[in-house]
Amino acid sequence: MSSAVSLRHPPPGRNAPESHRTLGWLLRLPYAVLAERVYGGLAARGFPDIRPAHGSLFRHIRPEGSRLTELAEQAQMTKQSMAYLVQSLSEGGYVETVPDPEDGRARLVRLTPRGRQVLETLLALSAEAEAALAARLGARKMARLRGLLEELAERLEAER
Amino acid sequence: MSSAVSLRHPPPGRNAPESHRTLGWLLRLPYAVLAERVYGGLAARGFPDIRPAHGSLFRHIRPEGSRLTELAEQAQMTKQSMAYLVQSLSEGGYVETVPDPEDGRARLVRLTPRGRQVLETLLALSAEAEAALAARLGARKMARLRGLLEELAERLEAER
DNA sequence: TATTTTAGTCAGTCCATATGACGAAAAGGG
DNA sequence: CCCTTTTCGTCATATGGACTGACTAAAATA
Repeated sequence: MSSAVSLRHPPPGRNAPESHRTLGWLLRLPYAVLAERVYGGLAARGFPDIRPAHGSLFRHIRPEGSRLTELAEQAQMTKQSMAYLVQSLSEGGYVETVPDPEDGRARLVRLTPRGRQVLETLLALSAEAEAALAARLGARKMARLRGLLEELAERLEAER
Repeated sequence: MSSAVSLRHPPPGRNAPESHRTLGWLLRLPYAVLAERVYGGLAARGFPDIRPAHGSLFRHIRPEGSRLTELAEQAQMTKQSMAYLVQSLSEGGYVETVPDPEDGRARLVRLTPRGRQVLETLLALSAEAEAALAARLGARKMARLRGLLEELAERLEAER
């Protein structure tokens, strides 16, 4: 289960020369560690079919349900790609789709109880993994790091 | 070229709730922005066939050349996967493989002049992209962010 | 009412990973 | 020197996760 985590972008390896320590690499390395822990942890807790790609649904879906198109836009992917994710989650019993009463073309994607369980577990594991990193870096520095990343994220989101 | 980071307007639904701003998400967002700039820039400068996956080769290859197995290990992927990357780069004239004089089974993968040009451009674009982010966050904060990420990377590398 | 836009599906493609099985060369122990 | 084991790389194949293009049906609009 160790390497059950496949990323869209290549996982960082070791020994990158100093000159090659781009910011991108510096961001990706801890991300890979987190993803490994979180999705490995999910597998260990009985959700082996939840993969990193599904995160983009869990991150955005609203409690009342979200439309496919809405989810796709928020995750910044095509609706076809999101439909693929929804289908696999649907087959696993994590989401269900119901007709949207407000629009005959649309369907609402909603978390099932099992799906909500995944979401909770996902958040808990993320917090755990973050704490594990904080143990290496020190709580104070981790707090600073998070704060800076949040600030950067806000700026970047504001531009979209 | 994937528009991983599109310029479209925010969708009707709100962004990820506060509670979903995991560290992983905070790391991935700026990474996506960097990757977009860097690989988009490479395409614009005449290297349209260099994709993010190839980064894991460029980051680790030694000037004298590296063996496939070595590259695979450093990039933490299978040798088959690395062979796939090497082949595509080889077809584009970015690397060449020569027999390893020390080992009849092995072949050395080496950058061609064109490959070295890509490496240089890659590093230059990364620096540019980092500077662009620094423009949003402020140079001082970006320096702190980088410093913290470097420290974290060191700790994480030491464990592997 | 007629036209255009929007929500979602179907079909096909490509890329980047993974496994497993394999031949050939090297290394090492008798 | 052989014999066995390990290592280097390849072939074949599968899968996940993204894409584009063409389409239907429903809604919104002119």
